[in-house]
Amino acid sequence: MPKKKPYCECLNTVKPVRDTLEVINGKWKLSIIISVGVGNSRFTEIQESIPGLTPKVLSKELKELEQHQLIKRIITNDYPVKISYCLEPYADTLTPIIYAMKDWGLNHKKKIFQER
Amino acid sequence: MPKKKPYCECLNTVKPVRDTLEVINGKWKLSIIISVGVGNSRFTEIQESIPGLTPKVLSKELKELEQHQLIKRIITNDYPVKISYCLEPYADTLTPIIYAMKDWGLNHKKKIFQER
DNA sequence: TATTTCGCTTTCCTTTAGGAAATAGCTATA
DNA sequence: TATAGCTATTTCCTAAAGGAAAGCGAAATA
Repeated sequence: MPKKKPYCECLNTVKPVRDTLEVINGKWKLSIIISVGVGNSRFTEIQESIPGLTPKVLSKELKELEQHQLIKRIITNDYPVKISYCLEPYADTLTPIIYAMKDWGLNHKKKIFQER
Repeated sequence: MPKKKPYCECLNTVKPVRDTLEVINGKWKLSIIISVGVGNSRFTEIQESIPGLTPKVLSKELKELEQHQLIKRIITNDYPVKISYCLEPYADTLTPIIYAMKDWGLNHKKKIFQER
């Protein structure tokens, strides 16, 4: 008879969740995707739409989101050159996560409020 | 005619998403909830079920999850005293987020694999 | 011509997350 | 009695995230 109960396997769920977290981790990535998704396409627009977001952080996050093929950087070669950002189709696959998190956050606020 | 197009409002989504992130942020919290959810209830079991998780971090995260009423710490006063952890009912509300992230992670792996 | 705006980049700094290792108090087992 | 296991805690450290502020080149505006 074995002394120790072996732990329950959970890696089949833990691993993919962690893979996801590696892409959308941090304080800002989802917010940026949401902002671009609702129509903000210029650097300054995105920055202004998200309180507290500094240009340095926005610049860095946009690059990472580009690398993950979630956001596209578009340079129009007309005169004058303009830079804009839009969502890649792949970003749409994040919609269920974003909605689940939005719903949870709204419900959580309500819960916190009731407890006071 | 105004020169500047005003940015699009996105705070109605951005804010609750950020509220959610404040609760489940970091590398480990969701993994710990998953692990406890599948039946790991002892400190060491949880730790062993999640590769790379150190006792210090587990200890800290468990406290935070307790404060957010997602995990319950149970002390059995029998002899010998045992400590175990289980999910609070409130943790079940995270299920949609966890499944959405699991699905996304699995799909993302597939996508990355195809591209190589 | 001077000033402002845009889309960043750079520098500097602080805070936080997280890892490694040792340890402690208790119980269990040999 | 000695050793091992459980549930952490503590200390020390590094790396990464993130914030504040300045600046820069090109273009637009006054």
